Amino acid sequence: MAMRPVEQLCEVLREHGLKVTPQRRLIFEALYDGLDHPSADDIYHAVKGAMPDMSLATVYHTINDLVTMGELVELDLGEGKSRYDPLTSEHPHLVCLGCRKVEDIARDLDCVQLLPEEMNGYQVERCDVVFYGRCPDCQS
Amino acid sequence: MAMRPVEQLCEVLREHGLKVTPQRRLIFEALYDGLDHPSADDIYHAVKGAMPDMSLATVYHTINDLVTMGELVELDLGEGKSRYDPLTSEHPHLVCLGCRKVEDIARDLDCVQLLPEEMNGYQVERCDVVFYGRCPDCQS
DNA sequence: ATGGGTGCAAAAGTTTTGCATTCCC
DNA sequence: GGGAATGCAAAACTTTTGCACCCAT
Repeated sequence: MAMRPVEQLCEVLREHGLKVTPQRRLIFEALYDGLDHPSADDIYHAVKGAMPDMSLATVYHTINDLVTMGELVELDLGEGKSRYDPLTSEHPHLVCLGCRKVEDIARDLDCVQLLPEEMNGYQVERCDVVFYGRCPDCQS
Repeated sequence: MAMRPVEQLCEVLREHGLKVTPQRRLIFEALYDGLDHPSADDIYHAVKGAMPDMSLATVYHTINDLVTMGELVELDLGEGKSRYDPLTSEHPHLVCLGCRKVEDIARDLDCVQLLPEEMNGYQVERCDVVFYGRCPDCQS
């Protein structure tokens, strides 16, 4: 049986010489339980109930560490703030322009590939694909 | 012979009942001359030389109007600020993770398409595709 | 003349940072 | 014990907004 995601993240922290604190555990749980592509503030509020002293700065520190370690993906969906996705394998997103809900598309868009002559000598590392539209509830 | 881009934009302003001011003309010229996928602040500084009293608020007002009218595309490239592209037809971008230079890829990625069963009932309006990598100068 | 535009300053919102205290290892 | 993490507050940044004055139509 696989290790729970929260324990996996704790393990990654230790491997990087970082410490496992109750705050970080709570943030990990929030990321994997109940929150859907949350912003930093979403995570903060979700965790605040269980630990009222939690600081927003701690949330930012923790998610920035996770992003640096490759355990969390930062999404920039044109909202003036970042949202975060614990599903780190490259996949497209579908965003509702009405309610701002975000769906993961579970497919490799491997047809999305630059031709050699389009790359201008760049070494391409990754590709973000975001579809924007209206979900069934937001089609007026 | 085609109308100059700046004059085209002035015409669009008039069609929408908006006024053509020297400030807006300068901003239009900056968008089409010399600036490459600029941020609001980039535009502000480029225009400041010719018109020292120019306000950053005017830049924001103008580019927001252009975006609303569909004459300018707002790009969110994970920098904590928006950049703008006067090339409004849908096309991918290639961003250097080192120097943050942005290249337009002149191709329709029409293979980037959701399957009906992936759309969850959404009406899809558009798709943003951004490649991230390192340009020749930034490969260490 | 009139309604929109401009410039300035303040405000709002997100993210980062400095620092003293706390706590994991 | 030591070095990192936390919480708080302040700061940094981008973007928006309120308002008095100005200007394109």
